[in-house]
Amino acid sequence: MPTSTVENYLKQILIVSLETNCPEVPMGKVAQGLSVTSGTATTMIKNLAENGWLHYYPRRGVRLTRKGKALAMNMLRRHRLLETFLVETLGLDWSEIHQEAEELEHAISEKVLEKLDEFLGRPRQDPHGHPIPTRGGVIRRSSTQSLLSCQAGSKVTIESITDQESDFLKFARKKQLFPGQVVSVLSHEKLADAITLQVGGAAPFSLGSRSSEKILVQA
Amino acid sequence: MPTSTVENYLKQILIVSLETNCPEVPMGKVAQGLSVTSGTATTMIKNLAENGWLHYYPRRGVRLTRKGKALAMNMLRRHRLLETFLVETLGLDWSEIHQEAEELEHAISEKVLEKLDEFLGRPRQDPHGHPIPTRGGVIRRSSTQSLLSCQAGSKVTIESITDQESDFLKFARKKQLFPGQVVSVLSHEKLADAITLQVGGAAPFSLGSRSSEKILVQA
DNA sequence: ATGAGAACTTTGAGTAATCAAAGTATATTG
DNA sequence: CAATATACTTTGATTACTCAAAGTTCTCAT
Repeated sequence: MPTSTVENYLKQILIVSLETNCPEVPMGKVAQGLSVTSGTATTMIKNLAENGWLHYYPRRGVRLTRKGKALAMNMLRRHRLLETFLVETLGLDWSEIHQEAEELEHAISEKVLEKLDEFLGRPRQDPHGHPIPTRGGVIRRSSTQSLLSCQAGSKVTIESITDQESDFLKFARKKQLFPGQVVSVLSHEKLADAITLQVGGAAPFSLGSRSSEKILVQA
Repeated sequence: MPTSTVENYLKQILIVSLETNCPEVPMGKVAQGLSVTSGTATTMIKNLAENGWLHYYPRRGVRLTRKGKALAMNMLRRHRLLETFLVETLGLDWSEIHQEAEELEHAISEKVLEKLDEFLGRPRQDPHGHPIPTRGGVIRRSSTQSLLSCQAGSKVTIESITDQESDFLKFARKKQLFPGQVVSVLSHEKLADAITLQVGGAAPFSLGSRSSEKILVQA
């Protein structure tokens, strides 16, 4: 049985490799994503490599093995199903669910997870719009387009919000930026680093590149 | 923040003190209940005492402080609400839920717990018939009568099953021994250590003292 | 009251995870 | 190419548990 620390390391590596579209993840990203010092990450990674969870290429990075990827996918499944449950069934706010699921995902058994999936009607995505891996570890590919890559005049549908920060999520909801919403890009000033949007009939407002990058969209 | 080990020790002490109706719990019961060696228990208990969770009387036993009892009650609340959820909402079998809840109880936050309680309609007891402590840590007193203390000819209602063993619970359900059921005591042979019962219209059967002790009843 | 056994405590050692700080390799840049 | 900065690794120590085995105290029966 892997410890929850092992589960966290593997999940983090998978998330980065999905985000960057590259299976090899540098040590820095691992340490940063888990909020541990780089030395701690090195020690732990060597350990994970010895146990067959991943390949370790010193001073280059890390790559999940088949076994490691399977466990990491399973963690993502747990996390996202739990987030869905917390919002859909218990009515928690989507800005609070990430931390809650982060704890519960290590405690829930495969059996309970399956019952939960069934109870929720086998949802395909979580409240942030992220795809939920199947039991077999298959996951829908996310959009590669963010609001940042949209031209002025275009009209796009929000697919997902790739930030778990409570404050950002609260802001996003207030501005009606959540999965499924249709957004008009009124202007995109590359030099000013600003995008002006309109959602529904609400007043237009602007986002910087840091924020608009976090919102994945489809044409 | 107490670790989940701390939570387990305190919960175990509370359970024993409720079972024995005595606030002072001997070290042996602590070690046994947690499946650790007696040396481990001693070390850990000294640690808990230093942190104000309990009073430690060397070679005599242990007694929860107000603070320790509050946390332990809260753990019992978590455990029993989770068990209720697993049976009522997800449809797990009552013989499997104890272990599941044992893990989840350390991962669920106060906020999620309250939402869960509300979702379940603020249940008063779990699927085994055990009372669920309130948020304030108040708990209904359990029956002091078990099937073992019943005389031949009496007719009693099952209040709870005080054993979490999967096999025993499966057996109990097959024999229709669960909370709320009415049982007729056909005979009680003290010397033979056997009680013969009838539940509803089913065929009578016998239980030894070990088993009948585990079934708490009301007249 | 004494000696055997039960119940408990102490001691020494191990595991999993962490950090701070010192050390090393690689990349960048003048 | 040398100097520096960045990214990574190593080392030594710490925390929170755990066990096995040796040591201590208490109880109770003869």
